[in-house]
Amino acid sequence: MQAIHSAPANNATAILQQDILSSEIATRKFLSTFTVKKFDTYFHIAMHMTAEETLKLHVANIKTLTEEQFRHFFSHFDQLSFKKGQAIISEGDLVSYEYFVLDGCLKSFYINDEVKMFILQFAMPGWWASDYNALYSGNRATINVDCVTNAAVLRISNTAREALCNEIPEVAYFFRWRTNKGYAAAQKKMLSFMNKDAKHRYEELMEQYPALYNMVPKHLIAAYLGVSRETLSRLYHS
Amino acid sequence: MQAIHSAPANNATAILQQDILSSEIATRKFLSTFTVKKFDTYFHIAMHMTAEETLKLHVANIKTLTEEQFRHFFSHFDQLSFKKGQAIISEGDLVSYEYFVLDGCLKSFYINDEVKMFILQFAMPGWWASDYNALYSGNRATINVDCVTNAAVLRISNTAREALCNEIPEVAYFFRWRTNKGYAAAQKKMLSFMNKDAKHRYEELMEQYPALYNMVPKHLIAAYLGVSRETLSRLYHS
DNA sequence: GCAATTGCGTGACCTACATCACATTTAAAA
DNA sequence: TTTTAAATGTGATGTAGGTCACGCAATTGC
Repeated sequence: MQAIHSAPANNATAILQQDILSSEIATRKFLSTFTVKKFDTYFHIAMHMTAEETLKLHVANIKTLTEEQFRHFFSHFDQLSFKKGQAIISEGDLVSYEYFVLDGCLKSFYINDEVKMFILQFAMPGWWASDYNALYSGNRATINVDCVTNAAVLRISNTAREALCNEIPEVAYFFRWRTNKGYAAAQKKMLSFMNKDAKHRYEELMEQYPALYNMVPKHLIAAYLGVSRETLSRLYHS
Repeated sequence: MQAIHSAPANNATAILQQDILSSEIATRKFLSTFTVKKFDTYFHIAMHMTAEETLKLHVANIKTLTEEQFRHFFSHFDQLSFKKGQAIISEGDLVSYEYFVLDGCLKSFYINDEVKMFILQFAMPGWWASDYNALYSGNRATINVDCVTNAAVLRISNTAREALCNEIPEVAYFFRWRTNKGYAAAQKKMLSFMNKDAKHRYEELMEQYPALYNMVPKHLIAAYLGVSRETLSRLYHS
């Protein structure tokens, strides 16, 4: 029986590897379980927090909101579930929402003319995903977002977010901070790309997200690293 | 006599190629002139707008501020001039400011262990530059910003910006928008990197910033494109 | 003006990674 | 369970672009 790598400890919404009593399930407003099949063994992975608790914890890491402010903030989100492989944003769409991942894994990616896929980002629990260019400018989407695994997300519309930012400066700060983090991450990935060879990028990724190794097919990891699947295969078999 | 490529027409702060009467100079609160030496000929490049006018135009493209709001906003900026080659942010610094380019060209870059330089961004008039990760998180700078040419900039401190964002939702919107644009640009550069070979990236850059060809040494362009200067040289001699 | 530095071009050679081709293993569908 | 499709491993071979080495041109400093 092979262990699944656990999520990094610093992840506020770390996925817990244990079964849950059904009575406990019943007490939760939100609870998503999905199963990972691995060598004929099923692992039940469950979140022990409601969506509200998860988002609250996430926001609290960045900015303190009053109980009232948070409740108002939270009331602008919808909760959705998606199946593995389901598309959330497709090239050419008008984009009105951004998505906060509660559970599972999304990917944002681009498909070029030769139908080759490039993954910009995996979105794990506690991360946000959208086509931010399309969302902000009103242009049609140029990148896609879909589900690598079954996923539970919260979504908020662009207009709701803008309204909230105008009402509550703390919320405005939160989103400014969040976008800034995204920018910094994009820059870091850029440097890693210019600077390091595929092997180093692979090791970097596995260090940051050991869970990915078992969670997503290798050809997706290759598409994230910007190498062919063959090269990736050779990388970790040597 | 060789012409200098002019800045793209959609650039709100396009550099004008003409001399200015000294009487006209005297009437301006801000006027920077610098000279580009090229085949023994000097071109005088001057901006016909004050710093205030330049920033106002820039902001107006994104969000309308009242006259009063803008004056308050502008009062939080300092104007500075730098010489070609001067450092603005160095690795290890604590970063408290971000910079709006009025005139000239900055670069933000990273130096790796083998003392190889990677340019993340050229900042032309109308663009912003800083180490945003360091600025926002309070960490020490990991990237550098310096002057490719003599430059005139406006700078605003992190605390002043935060205060303004809390006071004026329109200003908060402006900065949210701006960071978002930066993020989208970083993502676009990333895709261009994963997707296209050096030749295409070079052509893309020259299309977007024809002025760069004469403005900055080729090895800097190479460092931006992520290729060796030898490869870049071979690219446009074939 | 001359010296010193920095920038640029070009050949020879090397390497990381892509591509194609095919076998095999694993998971999904029926 | 059987069938089909998707994911993975591995060899052979091609190529974009790196590195080293050198010479010349253009700027900068004194």
